[in-house]
Amino acid sequence: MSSNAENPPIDLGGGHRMTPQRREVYEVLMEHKDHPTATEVFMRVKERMPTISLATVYNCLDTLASAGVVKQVNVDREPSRYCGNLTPHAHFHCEECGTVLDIDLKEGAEPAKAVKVPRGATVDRFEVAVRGHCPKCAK
Amino acid sequence: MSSNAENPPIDLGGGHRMTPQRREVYEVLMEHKDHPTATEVFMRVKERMPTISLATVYNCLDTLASAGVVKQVNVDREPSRYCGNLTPHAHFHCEECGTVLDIDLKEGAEPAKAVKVPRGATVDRFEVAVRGHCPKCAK
DNA sequence: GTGAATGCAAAACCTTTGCAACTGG
DNA sequence: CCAGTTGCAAAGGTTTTGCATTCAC
Repeated sequence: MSSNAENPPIDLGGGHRMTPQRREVYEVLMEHKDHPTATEVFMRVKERMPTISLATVYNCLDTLASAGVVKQVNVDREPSRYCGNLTPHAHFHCEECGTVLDIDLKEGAEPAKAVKVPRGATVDRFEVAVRGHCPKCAK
Repeated sequence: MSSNAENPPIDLGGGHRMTPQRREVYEVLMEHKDHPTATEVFMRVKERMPTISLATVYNCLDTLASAGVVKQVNVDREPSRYCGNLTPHAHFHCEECGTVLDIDLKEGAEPAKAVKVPRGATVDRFEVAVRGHCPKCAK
């Protein structure tokens, strides 16, 4: 048996191996619904795997993101954040507390149709970001 | 006479002064329709004002952006870019050559209505970014 | 005159990289 | 077995900061 409910098989492709470190990083992203930074992931993983290094966390996150099993979320110049939510969605960024929330696209919303893409250009992906104050901070 | 066609008055607000450095940085952003990075602005300004420092360019760009007369454009983890186009628009980023192009929003497009903003949250601004290959690179 | 801005260098910061030791398939 | 991965430390690149000097208003 090469996997179970706790250790599901994850195909990283490209000859990449599923190491304990990568599995832990992945697990942390699945457990936490927030959008942790690499350092936050590092601290969390370190509790269970004290020998892991920050560089390895960066490498794991990069591998997982390249494999398409997690997403990297960039907010301005702040440290990159990572999430395991692969469904199409936008991000809300609170300018006061820094929290990043997933926000769904409304049914039928077609971001691609809202902009005049240059003639001849090809589109790979869209990103919609909203800045403001989250419910907690808006009070 | 405190200004002319070449040196238009620009109110930076907040007791900020219009220095020659800030004026040059601003002029460069208005002349170039592309989206230069701080280093590119630095090199361009340096031709006319050889004593300016990179730190000052960063400070000027920050002041101008805070005053709302230019906009900072962030593309993933790449160096920040700056533009003088203040009209509402989105950005197209070429994944091959790195170029950033302004793209207009289609008439009647309401990005704010395409997402389900969390109840109780306030919205300050929207950002729409498109990744892909520009007309030149797509060929 | 005076508080703000410049220029320089050094620091801060996030992230990547080089490399020897190790390990998953 | 052996290419791929780890962990450490050191480097990398962008942006910020401390401070004395200079300047705009």
